[in-house]
Amino acid sequence: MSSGRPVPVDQGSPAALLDAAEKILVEEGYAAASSRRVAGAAGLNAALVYYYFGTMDDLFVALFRRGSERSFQLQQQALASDQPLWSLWEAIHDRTSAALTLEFVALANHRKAMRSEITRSALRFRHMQLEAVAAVLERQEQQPPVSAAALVLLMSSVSRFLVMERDFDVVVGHEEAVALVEDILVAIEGERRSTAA
Amino acid sequence: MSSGRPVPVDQGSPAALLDAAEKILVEEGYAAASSRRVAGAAGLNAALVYYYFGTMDDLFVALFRRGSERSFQLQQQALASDQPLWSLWEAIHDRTSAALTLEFVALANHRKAMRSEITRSALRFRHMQLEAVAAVLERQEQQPPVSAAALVLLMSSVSRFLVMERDFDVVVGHEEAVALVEDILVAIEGERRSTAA
DNA sequence: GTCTATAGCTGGATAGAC
DNA sequence: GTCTATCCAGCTATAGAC
Repeated sequence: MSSGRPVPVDQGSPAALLDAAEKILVEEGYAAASSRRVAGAAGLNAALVYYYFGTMDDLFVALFRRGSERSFQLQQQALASDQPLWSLWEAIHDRTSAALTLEFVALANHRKAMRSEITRSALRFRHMQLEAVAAVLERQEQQPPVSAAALVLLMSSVSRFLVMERDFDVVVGHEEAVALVEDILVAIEGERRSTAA
Repeated sequence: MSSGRPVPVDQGSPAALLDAAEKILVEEGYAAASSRRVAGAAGLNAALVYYYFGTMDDLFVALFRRGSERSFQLQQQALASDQPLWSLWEAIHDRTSAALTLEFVALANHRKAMRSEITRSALRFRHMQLEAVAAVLERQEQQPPVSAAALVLLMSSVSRFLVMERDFDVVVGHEEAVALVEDILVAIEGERRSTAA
């Protein structure tokens, strides 16, 4: 159920700063992710933030890119499994990733450099998902109940929304919504086989 | 298509401060909504924020409550129309409201007073929606294709997700996702009749 | 009810020693 | 590559004049 995000390996100060920033972003929001707090959490001096990244904006962009790249790899693996839809459905439930994305979206509201980054990344993910899901549907014998685009958006929307609400302890109707999506997955891909990695 | 949010009427300084805060929150994010910026935008002195609201946190909570109450009234009206599902579907597309909610969710990450406010409000909306949609489905002659809970979550999830993505100019697959939802609405409630209010 | 003035803090960012 | 020291801007919040 929990994230497949790997434990951060020590790769020097820049990586340590990114790790610390990510943790603070998820746990306390971007307003808490100041250069002093981030550096302190990494056991380093605040000036190093500017030495390595130039500005705080640049650090946020670098962090977004790193996380985006990681998630992209994970999705690629998921879509290459023997049950691409079920694996995708599982992958997009990652709560850390969802929380991070939310912070970046909020950041983009007044850090304009983030906007284009998010757009580019979202399109990249969308196209990868569309391609893979379309391939699955084409392999179907009977007519699939939904288009690839509708299914991808349905899965993404419901997943994001439920993860966000769950964070606020709001879960009314979630079971039924999950069942709605998973009934479609079963109809296309059959029952989910064990994915306890 | 655009919001039904009424033009702010002058109701004295507290309302003017809330109006200004709301505008800044939507357009620039909560990091820009400082007491000076808010008061300045309202043509007032920053000290008045503290005179009327006590702290900035209290101002944000007051703003959330005001917006939540407004939206609640609008949804009640929507659900009382002759096509409750279509009206609800239209009401939840409000972009200003979606943007505001996003900021409040981000704020809740380090302003703990916001968390319980959001939870309470979300549950209130959910229960109102569930009750109304269940009533619609019970009136159906043939077996409805989805449960009330699944339908409510489906509409909310897709709407929120599409509005958010659209803000980043990401619209790939949106038409198909909208069609998926609206096909269900048609099956239950028939074609949408004019709602050009 | 509205303003000025100000205390006290925290932030981004840079210069320069080591 | 890492640190200390520092500048300056902006923030929350309060005291007190009007």
